[in-house]
Amino acid sequence: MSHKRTEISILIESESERENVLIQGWVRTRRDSKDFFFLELNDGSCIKNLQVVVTREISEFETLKSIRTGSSVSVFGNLVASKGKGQKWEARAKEVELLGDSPENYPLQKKRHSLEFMREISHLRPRANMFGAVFRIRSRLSFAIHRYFQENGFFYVNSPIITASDCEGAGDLFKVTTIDLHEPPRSEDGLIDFSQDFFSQKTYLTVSGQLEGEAFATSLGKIYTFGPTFRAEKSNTSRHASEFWMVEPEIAFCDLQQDMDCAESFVKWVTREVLDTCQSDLELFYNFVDKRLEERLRFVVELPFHRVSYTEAIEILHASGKKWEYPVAWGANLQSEHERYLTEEHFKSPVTVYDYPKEIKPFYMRTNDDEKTVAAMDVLVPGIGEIVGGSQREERLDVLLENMKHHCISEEDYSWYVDLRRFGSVPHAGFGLGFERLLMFITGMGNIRDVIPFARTPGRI
RNA sequence: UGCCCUGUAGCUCAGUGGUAGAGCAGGUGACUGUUAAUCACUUGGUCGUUGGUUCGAAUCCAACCGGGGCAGCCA
Repeated sequence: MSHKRTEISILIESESERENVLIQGWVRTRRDSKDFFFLELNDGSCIKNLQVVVTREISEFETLKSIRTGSSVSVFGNLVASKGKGQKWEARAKEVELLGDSPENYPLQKKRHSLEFMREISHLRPRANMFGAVFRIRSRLSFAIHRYFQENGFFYVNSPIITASDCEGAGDLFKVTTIDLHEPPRSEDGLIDFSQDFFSQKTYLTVSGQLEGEAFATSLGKIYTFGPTFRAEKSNTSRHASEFWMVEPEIAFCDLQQDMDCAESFVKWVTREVLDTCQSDLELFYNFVDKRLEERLRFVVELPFHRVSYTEAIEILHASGKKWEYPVAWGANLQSEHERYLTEEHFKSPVTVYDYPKEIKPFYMRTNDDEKTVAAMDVLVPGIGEIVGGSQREERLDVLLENMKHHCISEEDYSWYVDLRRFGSVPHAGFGLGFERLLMFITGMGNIRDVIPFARTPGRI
């Protein structure tokens, strides 16, 4: 067969009947009659299946009995108006070839499976409707992120994945080494001698591209990074993964207000883009995952996010009359239960909380005039909690050095970062957005492991 | 890391002290258009592992292993 296959996404949308088309895909289900059978074919190009009618007239009819759910097939035939109800088009097969058989123990049956079971077959689950939809949307969302930034004057920077910074203030790191773990070189004091390691020092997988992003924002103006990020915390929750993707824009000549504006317009724009381009995939989530998802996405796109200062948020939590597992007190971190109350019950919308206490935030955040708070902000969304964390960065050399001393961060190790304040320092700001958390929010999927192709979590790879 | 739940057929699950069951999938047959097709018949199990209690354990106990939920840490 020298024909090129036509994707089902194209055939489904066809304006007219078509002769001699080649359709290749995987069988979702088969329905038998005496002299013919129906195949429901999916090729991954869209969530919809194409119904194929195979009649006894075609050669090989008897041998095609072994076509089952999961089999891969090649069908050559005509696209015609369907005689049955439920679909506009169907393919009438002239030739059918079984490419790959699928024995009876094919794990993906034509029924609902638990998400837990699907995680155990992560190599096959993209063939299931829900996961096909998740990963097509994931692709569109990635593209939307690039479009948003590219069309708004940002440059894409590839920050390094291997780094030497061991305390960027964002959790535990995975070590990168070529040292023989059974017989490591040791220095005189008996400790492992990392000067003999590959990079002549300790190195790690990145937990954030922010610091490198700042170097490029203070030269190219507006940049974003979008890449894999690694955290070695043993977090066992539905919204943490050891390897995930993070979007980190960094903007020169920018204060916290503009930073919050950017985060909000970004979340709104990419959400609208997915709404506009992934309608049929989204319908699966509206129907089977979260009945109120569509309403919530429209709401996010159309209405402004609420903005409250940390201090106001504490007052709201005090005034709620709720009993908290963790006490609400100015100066303490907002706990999950507090964030959920703000976004899910009090405001019932995304909320941007800003101006956090200085003591609970990292060294690089800009100290406000009150000396007690920093210009930090978090965007909280219903169902997930924190989706964006950002800040205006401390651009004043003396204040930054003082903060570093306070946080016990060696000036020597970060001399290049401090240089950005020594030479032509400018106010700048940025944020980090968890890509998978945004994808969870948009699809309504409740577990981060179900929106990552092959999820890595503590104790499981 | 802490607390809690869970493990029975390829999948979803019932069986809570007397020796293993259903639906779907698979197989065989029926049906001229089905839509998770339907109908009839049918194959299929070291009940997570190891040890213990008992005349007898899927069921009770212990340890271990796997899975999940919530919390902390964060994106």
